[in-house]
Amino acid sequence: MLPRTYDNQLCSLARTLELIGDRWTLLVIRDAFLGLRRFEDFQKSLGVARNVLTDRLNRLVEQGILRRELYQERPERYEYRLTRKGVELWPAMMTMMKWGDRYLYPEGHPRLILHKDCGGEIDERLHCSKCGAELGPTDVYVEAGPALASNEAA
Amino acid sequence: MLPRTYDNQLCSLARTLELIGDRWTLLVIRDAFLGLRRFEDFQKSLGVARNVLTDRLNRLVEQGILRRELYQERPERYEYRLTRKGVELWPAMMTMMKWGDRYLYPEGHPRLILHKDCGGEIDERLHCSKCGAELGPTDVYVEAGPALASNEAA
DNA sequence: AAAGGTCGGTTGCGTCATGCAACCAGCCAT
DNA sequence: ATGGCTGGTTGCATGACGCAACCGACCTTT
Repeated sequence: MLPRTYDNQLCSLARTLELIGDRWTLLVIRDAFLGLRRFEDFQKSLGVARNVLTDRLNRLVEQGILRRELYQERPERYEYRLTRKGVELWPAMMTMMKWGDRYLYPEGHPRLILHKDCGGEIDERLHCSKCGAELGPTDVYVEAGPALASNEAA
Repeated sequence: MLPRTYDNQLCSLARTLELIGDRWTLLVIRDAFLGLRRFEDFQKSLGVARNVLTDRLNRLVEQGILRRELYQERPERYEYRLTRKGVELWPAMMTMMKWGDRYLYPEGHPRLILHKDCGGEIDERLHCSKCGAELGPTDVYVEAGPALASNEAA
């Protein structure tokens, strides 16, 4: 689906969606933020078809959102890590996630994003609801929320 | 594509993407924020296939992101307006747009989002870059930026 | 040295969402 | 009654996707 280009749309949103606006891409990026790096890890986590995953990882590398890094020679094995450009997608991803928390899981969020310094939960404008600090990807840790707790997932 | 549900993903991001994570949906919402309300307007603006547009509008209404409002009887004509739930997507949309501004149009943004009170441009955390105020959808107006100016688009 | 396991894919096939264009129904103006 | 506007629906062809099998390079085990 990605080949779609919104030619007539001179719009940053449309062009951003050309890169990450498909079924899987943003979930790959989410997993990258959760620390996944290898093909098999992404595949198991998402259950995505392997050919599609190959395609998405390659596109993300082409776009400079992920980079391949050699972690083993013979056989050559690469892992996929977020570039700065990729890390900068964190606010967009978080904001969507917080919207989902509010409107799709009002009774209890699947994941809690907590401020390392004070343990406060992140709010919808990505500030700490406890101390008010503006938060970025390195300021938080992730914990299973009420909705996930029963599943005992990783 | 929307029927895709990420069953094994207990995640607000995945669930949000089930609703708005397809080729067109978020662009429909963008157009709604730009003031479009009618079927034909969306269709012309996006160039999307009419059956797909029908499908997307219906889904958005089902999800409570848009609502149909009668604006004319005989023949019955409805327009599509954002609900509160829909309006709350503004930060997510804006954040993606600002990412695109930065990484895809570094030389000049297609659209400028400006603070009504002081004319300052919105920054990547959705504050006014001039006066620092936290901005929401009703605090701003949209202007063609450098990249759009030459096209003289609406 | 043979067998099996791991990792990171590629290939082939069938299906379903999509793009496209034609058509239609209700109503209005002339 | 003819044509136009709005808001769709229908039918067909394409192509992105899901799925499962296969593959190559290497390692470990027996």
